[in-house]
Amino acid sequence: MTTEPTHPGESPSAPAEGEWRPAGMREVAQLAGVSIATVSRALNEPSRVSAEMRLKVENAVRSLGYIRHGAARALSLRRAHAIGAIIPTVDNARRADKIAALQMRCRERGYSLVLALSQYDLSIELQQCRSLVEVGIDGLMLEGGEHDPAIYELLEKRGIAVVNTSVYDPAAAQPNIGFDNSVAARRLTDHLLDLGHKTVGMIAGPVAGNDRAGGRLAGVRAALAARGLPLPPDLVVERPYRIGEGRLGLRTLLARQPRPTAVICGNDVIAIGALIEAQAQGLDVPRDISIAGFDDLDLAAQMPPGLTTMALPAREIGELAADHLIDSLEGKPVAHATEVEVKLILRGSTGPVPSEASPLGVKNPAETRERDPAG
Amino acid sequence: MTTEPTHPGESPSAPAEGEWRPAGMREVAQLAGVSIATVSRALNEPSRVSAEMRLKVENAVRSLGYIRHGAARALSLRRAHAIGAIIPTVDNARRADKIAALQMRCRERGYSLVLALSQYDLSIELQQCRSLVEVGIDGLMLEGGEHDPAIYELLEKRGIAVVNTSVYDPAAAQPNIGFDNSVAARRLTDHLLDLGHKTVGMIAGPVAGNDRAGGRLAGVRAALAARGLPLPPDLVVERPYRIGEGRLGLRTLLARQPRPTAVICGNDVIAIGALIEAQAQGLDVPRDISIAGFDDLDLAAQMPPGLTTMALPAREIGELAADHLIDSLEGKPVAHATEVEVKLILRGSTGPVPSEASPLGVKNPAETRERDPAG
DNA sequence: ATGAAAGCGCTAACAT
DNA sequence: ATGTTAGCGCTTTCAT
Repeated sequence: MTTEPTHPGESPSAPAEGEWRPAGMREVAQLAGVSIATVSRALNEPSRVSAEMRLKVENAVRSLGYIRHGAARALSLRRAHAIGAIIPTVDNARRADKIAALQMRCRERGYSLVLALSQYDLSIELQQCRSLVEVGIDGLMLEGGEHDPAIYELLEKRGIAVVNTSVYDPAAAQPNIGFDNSVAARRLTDHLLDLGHKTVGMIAGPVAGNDRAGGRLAGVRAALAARGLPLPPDLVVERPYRIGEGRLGLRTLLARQPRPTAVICGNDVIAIGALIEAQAQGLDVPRDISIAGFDDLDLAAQMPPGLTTMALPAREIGELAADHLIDSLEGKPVAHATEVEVKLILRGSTGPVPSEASPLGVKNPAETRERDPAG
Repeated sequence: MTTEPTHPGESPSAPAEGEWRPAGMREVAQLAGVSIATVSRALNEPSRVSAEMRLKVENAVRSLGYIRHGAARALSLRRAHAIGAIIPTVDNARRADKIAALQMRCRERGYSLVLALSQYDLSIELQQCRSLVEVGIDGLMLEGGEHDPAIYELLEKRGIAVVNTSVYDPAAAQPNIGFDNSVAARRLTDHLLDLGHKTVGMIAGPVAGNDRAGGRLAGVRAALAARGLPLPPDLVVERPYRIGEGRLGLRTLLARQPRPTAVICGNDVIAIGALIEAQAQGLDVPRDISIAGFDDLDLAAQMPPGLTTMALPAREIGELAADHLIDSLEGKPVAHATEVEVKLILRGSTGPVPSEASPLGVKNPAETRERDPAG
């Protein structure tokens, strides 16, 4: 297999029959009839080289299929041209957007993306950070603002740029790009409160080690408190970000007394679960219960009756994160904290509080498993 | 900021007041009172070093917070300990699983994951591949088996391992791990055919440059052909993998004559869209129309009436891909093609073909936007 | 504008 | 079992 030189003009360097070795700068220089330093310059600072040389080099590069050796470059430059990202999981569509945007922007600017997952575990996150440092990253994107301080120490000592994302806090020690989760949650809650709801429940995401989840919970609580309303522990459940867990969460809440007339969910995945569960229990959304989430997943718009949610500009955050990191590496000025806009998207899943007269009992759960054809 | 040595025992190397530089092997060797080679050995092949030395080195490493310099290591070893992955997008939950599994397995085995996106474009894929080669990957995971031949040439010349995933083809030139998309689609179609359906439509994913989408379409066609049934061009629409597009696709299909009684979708995202659209049009699924997909997303199980789908073991594929690549790098024997099991999951969205007498007309699309309370 | 040569931090012969 | 040393492929002073 490896013995056939199917390709033209590619290995003028291997005289004997030995293993073919990818062409290096030396070979390029030789073929172009210039010095190795000129090749380097022609590649990195074309302007500092005569047009003639540049052409010769370009041709040699092309005909040898030369590709720079990143590790050597990194070693010499003491800059890997790589950005790391540690995220809890990839399984959320909005986070996938963020990573995609980050990757594309990095690529555009000549950086590659090394990805690591923390699974919502701060100690795994630290480990992964060490690995990334070893690989040789110049900058690191983190999710949220709650991290092992050892991470910051490590990064600072080695001059690695860092940015926390999906949180916004001008007072934080680390640069960040995002929005204030608490404020966003408060706005969402206010919407419900404006509709007359007084008994509001929450299905939060797991709060431990997750300041975004914690912030949202705090925001809901604050909005209620501002109107003299309580958020009894009874009406807060914490569930992982999965549809089935959202269903479970709502089931729990529906069993509580007093039963909430509105439920705010830690994100849309949970909210979709809650919506499905409500409908499965024969409740009409929003007539019997209002449901809202965060993220504005595609599904939020499509799923009847439409899910009211806070839209979070994930792509934008990813892009901004890449720019922040790379700008800062290039010595350009960067904002310490950048706020992106969240948007309250009103859809059919939230409505006025039910009249007092409405029955609290759950209707026959089976009957709504199939849609009524409304004939 | 950088001037405060908040940390104990960390910079015995910087005598003057200058910039602190991360400790290298030299410093470790010095502190441990051994040679630099011993440090290297203690780190890489602990067994080849006396217990005493090992301990001294370990202590020095710890107290200096030493972290290996990956680029230097890669340069010397001519092995980057990095795996690349090029995927079309991350936005599919199953693909996210695959990437997560790949990443975790790589990490476990001492490799990092460099991620690149091709956006379903074969020429972008080639570009990204070049970038990855430049970064210095030892192995590459690709999605599907349809790629620019230049990719294979490039990789082969440089001795970079490659594996195609989510496809299975023992006859293919490149190693692969996955399943036969055509066979899977055929099985799914047979299920519908067994239920008596004769007019089957398909909402395929974009087929260009995507052999998985193409294979599934071919499988549906083959299953029909095997029973002497046609798949008229009229009943095939191609739509991007988004819920809204799935809705659109179904709308198109419902307008065709004869109208299909069963629709197979390129994946679950499209299928969910189709399901939502069917219900929005007042159709009962599966009484009026059967719908099936691929992937077995969480949502497939949760969304009433439950989506019949082919479950694809994405995590397993990701894990196997990591193992295949790394095993092969380590000189271990690896299978050229590995087949993973897909599983037909029967749920409520597929059922017997409607009786001939059923009306073909579409009911009022508006009325079912809100659920009938079935009171 | 171009070339020669000294490293970047590590590993792996090759000594001892 | 441990130490010495020559590169790995590139960038970058420093000469010219």
